[in-house]
Amino acid sequence: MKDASEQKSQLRKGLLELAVLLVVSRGSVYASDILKQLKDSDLLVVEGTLYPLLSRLKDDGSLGYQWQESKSGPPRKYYQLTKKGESDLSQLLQTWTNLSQSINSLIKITK
Amino acid sequence: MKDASEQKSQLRKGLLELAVLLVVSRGSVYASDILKQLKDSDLLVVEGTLYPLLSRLKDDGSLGYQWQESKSGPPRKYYQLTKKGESDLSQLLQTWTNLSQSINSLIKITK
DNA sequence: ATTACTACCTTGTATCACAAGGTACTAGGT
DNA sequence: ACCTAGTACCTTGTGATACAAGGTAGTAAT
Repeated sequence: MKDASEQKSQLRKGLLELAVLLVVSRGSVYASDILKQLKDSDLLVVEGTLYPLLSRLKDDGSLGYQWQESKSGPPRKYYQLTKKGESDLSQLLQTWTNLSQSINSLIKITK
Repeated sequence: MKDASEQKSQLRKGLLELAVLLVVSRGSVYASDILKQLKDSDLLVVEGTLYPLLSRLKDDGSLGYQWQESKSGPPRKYYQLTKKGESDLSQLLQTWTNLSQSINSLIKITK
């Protein structure tokens, strides 16, 4: 283990998909909105991570999008959850709950 | 997203190091002990994942070990936390707590 | 036409979980 | 002495993915 930031990065792996689906589930958003909301939740993500992830979720059929013009720059891609995305999110939430409880039970025994 | 097992695997990435350190922190154990305890906590890990992880933790100075003979087979490597390992674990626990709260706060807002 | 800002995307690298396969020690039966 | 079964350790190869760095292109104001 080298330092705190690497540690955080490792622990975060795999959670980003859940976090992004949660953000999108609140309403139509484009990439910068997502980055901002994740930052507000202390789940910092960078562009190089987010864009490929959004593409994967779109290819999987979990997300859809429409282009929308902006008054202050180039057009934006606004994403929404599809039916499949809603179902995926609900499964991920279940998985998250189980995993979280597993870790917390290990912590309790340790204490 | 393809299926539930892949989903689970993705979400679990990065948590295994924390889980293993937690198990070892309870006392001297060898690989099969760790596998069994993680299985009991529904955090299934396979040998091909655990052995490289133990080697990494040893190389990082977080774990130490001694060989110990067994009456029922080849000798075993018993692992313990080093001082550094204890410090790493405590940092990881802090990171876990923060991350967990971040995700849970996103969930609450969504609901 | 240059600069600044915004927004989308790609490439290359390092890391890691896992499947599959391999080595080696002990014990018990033949 | 020779198998077979059980246990325990480890390595190799593959696919996935978070991230840094760099690239393209639209709008708007000087």
